[in-house]
Formats: sequence, structure tokens, C-alpha cells
Amino acid sequence: MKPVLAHSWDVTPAQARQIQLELRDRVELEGRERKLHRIAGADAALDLQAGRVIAGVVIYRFPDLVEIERVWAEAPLTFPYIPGLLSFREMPAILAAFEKVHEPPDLIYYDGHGYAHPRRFGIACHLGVALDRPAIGCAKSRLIGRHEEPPAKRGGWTPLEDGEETIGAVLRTRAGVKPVYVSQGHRVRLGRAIELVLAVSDGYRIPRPTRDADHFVESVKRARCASSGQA
DNA sequence: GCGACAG
DNA sequence: ATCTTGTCGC
Repeated sequence: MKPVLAHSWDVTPAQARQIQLELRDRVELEGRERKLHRIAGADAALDLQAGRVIAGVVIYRFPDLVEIERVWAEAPLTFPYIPGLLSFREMPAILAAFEKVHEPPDLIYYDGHGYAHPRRFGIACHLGVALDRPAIGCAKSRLIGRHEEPPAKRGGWTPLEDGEETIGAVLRTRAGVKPVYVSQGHRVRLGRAIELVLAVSDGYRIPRPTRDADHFVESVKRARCASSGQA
């Protein structure tokens, strides 16, 4: 699948923030979900030696989560890590990977924040808008916002708030483990996003799609490094 | 000015 | 994210 957006990725941090401000209004916070036949998990890893970003996408049938496809791609590492500007580091590789997908998903889970972002445009929003697909952000730690400790049982959650606004949820996907930060990416209401994260969470803290994508990119990276070490 | 800060 | 030893909990 190809992006419906085509802005430059070769930008300065100041230009990146400006692009976020220009694109933030494209995010749809109300649900506009299509029937869920396929979902996707996506993530990226870094090969600092090669100066490359490796991205992986795993596609599943929903709701039984039978895997039907996995693809990966890489792109040069051209942007530094700056909190709030993660998409400008990882998205070129992610979009390259999605170009190789044969069965476009009806929903994307990304390892990072969506609406729970200083300018309400985290990478899950950027990806959802760019691919014109519903998306959910699933982050392992907080970027902004305040919250109470969620109930210890699976499914327990508390709102993530920035001032008076609820920007996400802190969700326990499994009893007794650290919670996951869920936020809206695109075309999914927060309550629905929580349901959908729980629907794909099993015995681990991180939801299945995100975890599989993480393991996948790590394996690709190991294989890459192994072959380059003998070349 | 100082602290916070996804991956 | 990545690097990286010993250590804590189940």
C-alpha cells in the first residue's frame, strides 16, 4: 500500500514540528472503522553500525490472529531521536515496509504514542493519516500526561490526562505487570482502542501485533549483522 | 533557568 | 532505541 501523504522527510527539527502542526487536523478522533478482517503490527529497530532503520510489519487475520503475511524494509538513519519527533526517524522505513504489503490491514497497531503527544500527533497518528487507515498507539512508557496507577487486574485502566483533556489510557493487559499506554492514532475512539488492545493481548505486557513486529525486526537485524560480519 | 523526555 | 553484569522474583 502506498501513502496518501507525500511531504519531505529531509527536514530540520523545526520543520518537522511545523509539519506536525499542519497535519494534526487530519487526525479523526471519532471512530470510522471498517469491518476488521485484517490487522497489522509494526515496529522499527536501529542498526547503528550501518546507520539504517529496519522496519517490520506483520499482518494477521482478525479476530483469530492467524498470521497471513510479514514484510520488512530499511531506510537510512537521517534524523536524531528527539522526544516528540519519533516519526521523522522511523516512518520512512515503516512506509517502505508497508509498500511491500499485499493484504492491506483494516487497523494498525504501532509501538509508540498517538494522540498522547505534545502536539497531539504522535507516530501512530502520522502513520494512520499517511496510510489512510485506522491506527492505535501502544507505548511502553509515558511521553506526556499524568495518571493514577491503574487497577492491578487485566483490563484495569486509568485515564492519561494533560490538563483537563484525556489524551489516552494506561491499560493493564495482564495482571501484575507494568501497564501499556494506549492512545488514539486515527479513526478509532479511545474506548474502542482499549477494547482492541485487550483483544490482541495474551500472556504478555505488550499486545501481540506489536510484540511480534518487535521480535521480527530484531531477527532481521541479527541476520543482517551476521552476514555483514562475514562479508 | 531547570526538569522531563515515545523509541 | 542499544549496550550490557550481576541480580531479583516466580
